[in-house]
Amino acid sequence: MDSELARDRALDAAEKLFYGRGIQSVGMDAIRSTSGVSLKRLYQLFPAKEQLVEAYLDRRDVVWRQRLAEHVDRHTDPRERILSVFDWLREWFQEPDFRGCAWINSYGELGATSPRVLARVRAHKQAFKAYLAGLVADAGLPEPLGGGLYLLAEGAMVTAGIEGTAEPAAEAGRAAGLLLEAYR
Amino acid sequence: MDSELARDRALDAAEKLFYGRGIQSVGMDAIRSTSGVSLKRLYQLFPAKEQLVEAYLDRRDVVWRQRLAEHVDRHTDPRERILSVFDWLREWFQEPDFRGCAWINSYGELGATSPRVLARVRAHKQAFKAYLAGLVADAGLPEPLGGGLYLLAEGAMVTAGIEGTAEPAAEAGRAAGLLLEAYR
DNA sequence: TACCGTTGAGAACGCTGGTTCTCCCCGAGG
DNA sequence: CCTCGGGGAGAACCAGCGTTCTCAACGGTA
Repeated sequence: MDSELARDRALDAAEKLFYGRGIQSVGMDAIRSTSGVSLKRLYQLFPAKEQLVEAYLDRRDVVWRQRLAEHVDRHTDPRERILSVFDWLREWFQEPDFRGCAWINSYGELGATSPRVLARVRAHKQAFKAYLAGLVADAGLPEPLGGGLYLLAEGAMVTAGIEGTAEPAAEAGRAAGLLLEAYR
Repeated sequence: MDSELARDRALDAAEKLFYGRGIQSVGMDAIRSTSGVSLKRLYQLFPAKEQLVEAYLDRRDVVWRQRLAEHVDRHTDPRERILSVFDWLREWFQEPDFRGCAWINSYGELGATSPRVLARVRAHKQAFKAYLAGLVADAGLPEPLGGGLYLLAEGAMVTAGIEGTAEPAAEAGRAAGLLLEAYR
């Protein structure tokens, strides 16, 4: 198995386990047995657990934002593009192993103790907020709308995780529609 | 020191440390040295760490909702009562050791591994949502508004924690005002 | 075939932390 | 004054886990 593949397998396992059970409650041994990558290899690829955590967050950030953008790009009408964000959230929330937002969860676990994780959480949320702001600007709508949409989306992620239902996406979408009207 | 006082001291320490640093990264020894309550006493009062965690969440839940209600009760106009929730959030976010919502953070840390913690998180959020629903009903406004306000508040809590600013409260308040108009 | 670097399996190490135990002090009651 | 039960300080115990090490197998090369 070459290094590239081993790295992918390790990150796949890290994502599944860290996201599903939390970071601190997953040991490197669990990463090994799930990934099939030996401890020695793991420590060659990631000199410490924290670096595996960072790589997990980094890769998930890229994939997550790409999936969102792909969904939004299926729409051309600027207003629809904005609302499609909430459709995509619903799809995400409905995935069988959905357990809330990985970054919000990581913040809860490590925000106070790991500056590097905190920085990644902030960067991810910043990027998401900027993306929404872009959609709002493309629609020729006033800037403050972006902030409201962002808060609705964050609230929906948190609530869907805690309650274990996808319903908050629809609720947030309805509220977002009203905000759109209000700002028009 | 009688049992009542020892219990209060222990819970004070637990709240300060669990909230400030996360639950898993605080050991019982830190609770002991911060509270001044001996380990033996601690284990008499709370047979295991998890029960201290639960007691911490329970007490904080009561205090948190009471403080919110007291602030809201300074207003009589039903519409102002709703919006005052977001004022209170701003006050809370501005407290020097604010570090996000204790329940959202606990969910991120233990939601996947501790059913008892998860139940408390759900109960707390349920209660907050019901409180907002009550304010909405008192104002004679339609029920779905409550859900939107709730999501805005949750988004504000998360974002204020991650970004370390109180600004999200004002943003959520503005959006809430627009929702109120929209639903009127 | 002999050599050598790499790898995997898993033991070993060291530390942390939850929980329990030991030992000593002290104050109440006889 | 003696006894005794409760409490405090902190050592001890034990399990988990991040990290490193040992050792044997293996594949490529002359």
